[in-house]
Amino acid sequence: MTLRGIGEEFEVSMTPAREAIRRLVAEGALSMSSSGRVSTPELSNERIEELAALRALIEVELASRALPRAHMALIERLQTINGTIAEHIARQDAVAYIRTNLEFHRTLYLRAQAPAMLAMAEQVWLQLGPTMRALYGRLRRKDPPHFHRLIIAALKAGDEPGLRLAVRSDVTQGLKMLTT
Amino acid sequence: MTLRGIGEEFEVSMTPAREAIRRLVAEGALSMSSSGRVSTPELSNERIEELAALRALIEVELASRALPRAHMALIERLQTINGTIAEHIARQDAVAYIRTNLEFHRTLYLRAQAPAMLAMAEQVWLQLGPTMRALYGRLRRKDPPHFHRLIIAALKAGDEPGLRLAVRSDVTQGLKMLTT
DNA sequence: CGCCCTGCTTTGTGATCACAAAGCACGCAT
DNA sequence: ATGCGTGCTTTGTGATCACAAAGCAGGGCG
Repeated sequence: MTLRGIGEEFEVSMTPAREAIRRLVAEGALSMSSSGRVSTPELSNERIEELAALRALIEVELASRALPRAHMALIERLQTINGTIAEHIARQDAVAYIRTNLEFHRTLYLRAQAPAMLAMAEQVWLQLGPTMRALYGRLRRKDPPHFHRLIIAALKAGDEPGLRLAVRSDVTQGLKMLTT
Repeated sequence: MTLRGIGEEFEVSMTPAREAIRRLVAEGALSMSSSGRVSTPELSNERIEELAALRALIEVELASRALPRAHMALIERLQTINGTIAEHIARQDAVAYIRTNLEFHRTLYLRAQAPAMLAMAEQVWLQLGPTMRALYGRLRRKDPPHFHRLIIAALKAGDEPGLRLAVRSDVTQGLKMLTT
């Protein structure tokens, strides 16, 4: 991947392409060698475990903060998104599945009214992007997301410990599939 | 703050100045209006509370991971840094105090062998920079950091719950001073 | 006296160019 | 045949310029 090539691909000059690349590097989505060459960061197991642990820490907190503000309209929206996820699974569309899955989480976390925390979670998602793609593109699952239903059930019941457990399980399930 | 002014200040052209600014924006240290004007992000109490909560979540985890790997040489280095912090407090040098305080934390967390997590914590520090500066520059404290000694004691004893509590207390103490 | 319109100035963005360094391949010597 | 040196090519970085838009101040009108 060269700057001139990226610029030509999007029909812009080198300058915007450079800025975009450097922004992705600053956000941790790409890594940059000392000579300025960019590359996708190594998907080592240690790094994936770290990022999954970060997801668990931050997103459990976000869900917990969203719980008192969750009303019926939010739960219905989450159920709608969940249905869309099931469709994407049926069609084996991995990238659409990942996108909608993150939309499910973001919709819930928006209720937490914690923009800085949400931005942090999204940055972790960005860094996990290549991993998710490799992971969900590989394994052909057929079952709709189980933990999402647990999350919705805990939201309905106002069960905070259950919600925390459900979010943590949903976030770390991909990791378990990877290591086994 | 204008790009041309920054470039002139550091004797470079607009291009490197722009890249530096946009990197800081991407890292959350500066905010950018729709027209491209940059400004230091608002120091609202909600945002500070969020960032302090993030510090507590991430740094407690980092300390916990560092605990099994902490040996005597690390504890001695932490004590040395703690002494330097006390000197900076005696001299009322707020910015040196902040820098050395973060060095204390970074030295401990380096032992966790979790670079992605450490980078996340450092990014939160960066976003809290203006807040820390305003906070510690204002209040004239004379006592050396109490919770740092608790951290060192818990490290020596191998007491994980005590370490988690000490780190959480140290991280959130500034917030308590702010709200009271 | 206050408000709005208009013109200028300032500022960020994108493009292009010059340059240094890193990568790479070909060829030569052992 | 293989390792190493040398030359060319490619690539990222920084500087400069052109341009559009936002900010701002001054003057005119109600």
